[in-house]
Amino acid sequence: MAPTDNTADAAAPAPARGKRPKQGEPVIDRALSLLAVFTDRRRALTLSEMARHAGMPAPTALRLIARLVAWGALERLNDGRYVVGVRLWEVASLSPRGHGVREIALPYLEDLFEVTRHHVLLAVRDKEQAVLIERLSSKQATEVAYRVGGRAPLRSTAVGLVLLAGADADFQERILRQPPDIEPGVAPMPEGQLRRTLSDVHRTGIAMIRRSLPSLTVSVAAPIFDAQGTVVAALSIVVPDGSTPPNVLAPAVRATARAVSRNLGFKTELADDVRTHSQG
Amino acid sequence: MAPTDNTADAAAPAPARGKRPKQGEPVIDRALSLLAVFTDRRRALTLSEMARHAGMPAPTALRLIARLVAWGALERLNDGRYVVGVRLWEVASLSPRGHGVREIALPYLEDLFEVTRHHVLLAVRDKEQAVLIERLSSKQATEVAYRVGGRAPLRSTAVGLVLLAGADADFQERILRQPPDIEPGVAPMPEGQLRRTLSDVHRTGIAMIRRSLPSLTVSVAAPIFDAQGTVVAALSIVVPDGSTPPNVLAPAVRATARAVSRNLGFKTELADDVRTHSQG
DNA sequence: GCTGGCATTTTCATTGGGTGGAACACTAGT
DNA sequence: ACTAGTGTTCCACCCAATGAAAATGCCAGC
Repeated sequence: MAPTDNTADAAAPAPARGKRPKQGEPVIDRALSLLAVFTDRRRALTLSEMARHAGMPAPTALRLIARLVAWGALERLNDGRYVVGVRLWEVASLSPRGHGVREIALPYLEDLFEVTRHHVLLAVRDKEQAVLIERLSSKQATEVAYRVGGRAPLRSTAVGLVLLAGADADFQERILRQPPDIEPGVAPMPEGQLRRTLSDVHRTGIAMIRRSLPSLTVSVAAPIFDAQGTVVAALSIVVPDGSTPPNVLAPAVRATARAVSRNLGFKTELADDVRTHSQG
Repeated sequence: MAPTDNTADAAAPAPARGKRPKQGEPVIDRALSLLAVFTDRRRALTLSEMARHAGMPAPTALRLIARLVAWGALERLNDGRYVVGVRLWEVASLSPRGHGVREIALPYLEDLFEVTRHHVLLAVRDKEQAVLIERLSSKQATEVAYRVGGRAPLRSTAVGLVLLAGADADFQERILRQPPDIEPGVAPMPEGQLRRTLSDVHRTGIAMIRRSLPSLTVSVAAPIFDAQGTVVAALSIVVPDGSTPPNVLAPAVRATARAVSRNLGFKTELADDVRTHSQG
């Protein structure tokens, strides 16, 4: 199996703002960059906004958008603005690491949620971040920083630490060598402490993070394994600091994570032979 | 098995030429048709399978897929097969009619779920079908026909009837003129009865469907309105036939739907001035 | 009504990205 | 060794993609 990779950056992440005469770029990349202009804060955009953010002339954008709308990847509102379409959401729901794990994990998450009545999170790793796959929240639960579909740093969240601890050595090293995150409300971890923490996570199967913003909370996370023993996801519970002691939560979190893992085909006997997998 | 349908649907303006369905098709349509090959049953496909189903030569497929993978719309497994990627799922989560309503409705759905311990569904309409946005199920709940991200017929499901009743007149007519669905386990409704049913739904704000497959169940659905009074979604509860009488469920379902509607900015005073909106 | 400014859409000559057949490498089954 | 299936690279042809320019639509302000 040849990697066939090495054009990684071709997915032009964020062209900042400057106008780039990016002519000669593959059409698909342009079309995808039109999808990438949507963010949590910008869910409905006009043609010119999309063209501007994607860095292409309006006529070109219009032509591409027209095709995306015809297919259903985008939808056009009455006021002329564009939003992400259900059709795209529909195929995206077939993503194994997206809705896939969610589908299997949800009933168990719900049990945990119902007992505790606190936020329950499910996340997977993509590139160098954790992506929030699911979040159960009662209406009166404490404020929480991340939304479903959003990204969170690996080094300063409980789920992130679990995912990082479960990643392959090369990837871990690359992350470890980066300067500490400056996540507001979370004490930044220097490299040495982070190494110890990861080792602890690996040993205990539990990660904890205390954060002071947007409110004082403690998160307790545990890894979810697939049949091969790879860490494919992490689940965590977020409680107000001082409410329930973490050492009470840990068993519940770990038990729930195990239940999900078992449902993914993970045999607990292999627990010591956990293997890691590589990724971008 | 035949290659089924090699003309990638494309949703393009009617191929006036109609001469060459393959060559000369816009690149974006081809790329999108590569995404469309994934279905509930086919979540991981090889290159040749994708090429075959999308109706294009392998080299072409490979080139396009490479770009999709670079961006994250697809991911490649260790065994070489491709699956839908989290990145795609991520932008799809910004779909207002997908995760958007879900985000707002979920806490209320959970309340309803917790009280009843039966399936709770949330659906929106896309084209001529209902798309399941959310489904809460306890592990021991009865078997249910549809999965999240899947599509259900408008005329033979409770949520479908609600969405159909809330659609604009033109669209309703088009659907009404079609021959009755032949949905297994559901008594097909002739046009006259369907018209009466829709009128009832519009008046009472409740739709009911009894089905015998995959198990004997009764569904009770109610509409969710946005600030403009448009029906944007439908929620329903599915219970085993004979367990809880529907007239007991109806108030709970209606109350939950109202709570969600209110959260979307819907003023109940406008309840009689419901407006309809058009779509594809 | 008129005018200017902005967003959206259409037109169209130019050209470079897209194309897919052919050949290749590789594996598994016979 | 042979066949049949996959995944991959190569490359000469050429049509779809391109974006400036202009036309159109849309308001707000005068």
